[in-house]
Amino acid sequence: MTKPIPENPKGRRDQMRERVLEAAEAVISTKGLAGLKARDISARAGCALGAIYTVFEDLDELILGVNQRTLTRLEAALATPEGAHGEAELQRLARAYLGYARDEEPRWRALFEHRLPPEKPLPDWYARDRDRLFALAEAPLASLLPNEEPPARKLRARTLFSAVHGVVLLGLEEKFAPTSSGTLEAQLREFVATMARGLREN
Amino acid sequence: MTKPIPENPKGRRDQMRERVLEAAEAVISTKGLAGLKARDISARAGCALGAIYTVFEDLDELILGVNQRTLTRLEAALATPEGAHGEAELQRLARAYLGYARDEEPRWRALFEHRLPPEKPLPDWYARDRDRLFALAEAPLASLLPNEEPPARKLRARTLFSAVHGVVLLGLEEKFAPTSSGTLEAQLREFVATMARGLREN
DNA sequence: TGTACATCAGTGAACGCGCGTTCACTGATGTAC
DNA sequence: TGTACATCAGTGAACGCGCGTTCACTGATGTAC
Repeated sequence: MTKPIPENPKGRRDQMRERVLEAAEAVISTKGLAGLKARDISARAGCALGAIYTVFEDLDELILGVNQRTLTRLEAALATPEGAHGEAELQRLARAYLGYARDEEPRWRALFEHRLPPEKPLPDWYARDRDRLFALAEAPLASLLPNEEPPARKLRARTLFSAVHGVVLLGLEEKFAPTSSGTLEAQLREFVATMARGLREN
Repeated sequence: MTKPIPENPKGRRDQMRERVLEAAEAVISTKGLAGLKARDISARAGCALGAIYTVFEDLDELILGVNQRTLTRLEAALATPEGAHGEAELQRLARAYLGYARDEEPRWRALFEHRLPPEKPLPDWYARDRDRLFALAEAPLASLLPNEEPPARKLRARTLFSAVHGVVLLGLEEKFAPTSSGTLEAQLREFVATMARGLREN
């Protein structure tokens, strides 16, 4: 017969890299970033400990890879439907952000918990993906404030993102008494509504 | 002559505890929470490694002690002047929060970075101090929304605190290009102004 | 088709270090007589 | 005031473990003839 395995299936090396990446994702999803250990990764990936270092420089680079994928997924989860705009769209974005953070809490936290040692700068490809996330509120803001200049709008989108992030972050911190699950959503809705009102009455 | 050293100067044990606490604070201020090591603390405090464990259960308890003091200082830094109220006071609070976070960044970050192992619950005395911080916006909000019920106001104050925290947190993350120092303050001012407008037009 | 050789992805035992915590001991302080 | 003894805060060497990273090796794959 002919070749039983498709030839050059992305290259052996790329396959290995993929498996390691997926294993690391699984570990982070289960135990959080602080629980990520090289030995767990290799066990999950079904390879030797050393194999990790044939496809990634070190664990930091691997974590950046995982976080990049998280950024992509988060962006997909927040994708704006055709024609959506204005306050309703800001509400949907905020709600979807909370939803993703809840559903994928450890993976989402890893995005903000991971710190590179100061001698390694954040790679450009990573910074670009992250900034795209921060910019998601720009379009809906444009329909609320049509006369605002793009640079000012960029900054405003970033601020709004940060504020929503703060509400979600501290809101999820205590899954116990104070803020019950439903309340957090109400809190967020009320918060975005207030912001939108304040922006319209500008 | 009489006693050269004042008698029972808070008790030897308390003095030791104090020295360890201060040493830990100094280390956190310098190297951040992640850089806090038992050996550094004892070196700074001028005592043996084991002495730490005669006055604190373990490093987690020590960190809680440091964080409690940070909460107290932060609260002092945010103290509301007599008669202050309304939007101006919210502006002052937000500005002061940013100021403290900037001036004492590692110590401030430790407040949110530290996680207890899940089997140890957060002590009540700590939770109380932390909640007092979260509640600082209640009074100024009361003059903006005089008819709101206290429980709803409590929640709103917490949300507003979280939002400001988010703006400061992500704003300080990149001390480099995007958000220059001055811009962050402008961002925050504009943000609080928008919120206040939205609240008034309720 | 078969043989010899080169390459190199992948292996996993071992290295080396950092670090929280313990515990047998010591020496200063206090008490009893 | 002096002596013997008890207490206990404080000591620091040692324990024990976890963990990232390395590197001499192996065996599968590819190439040359």
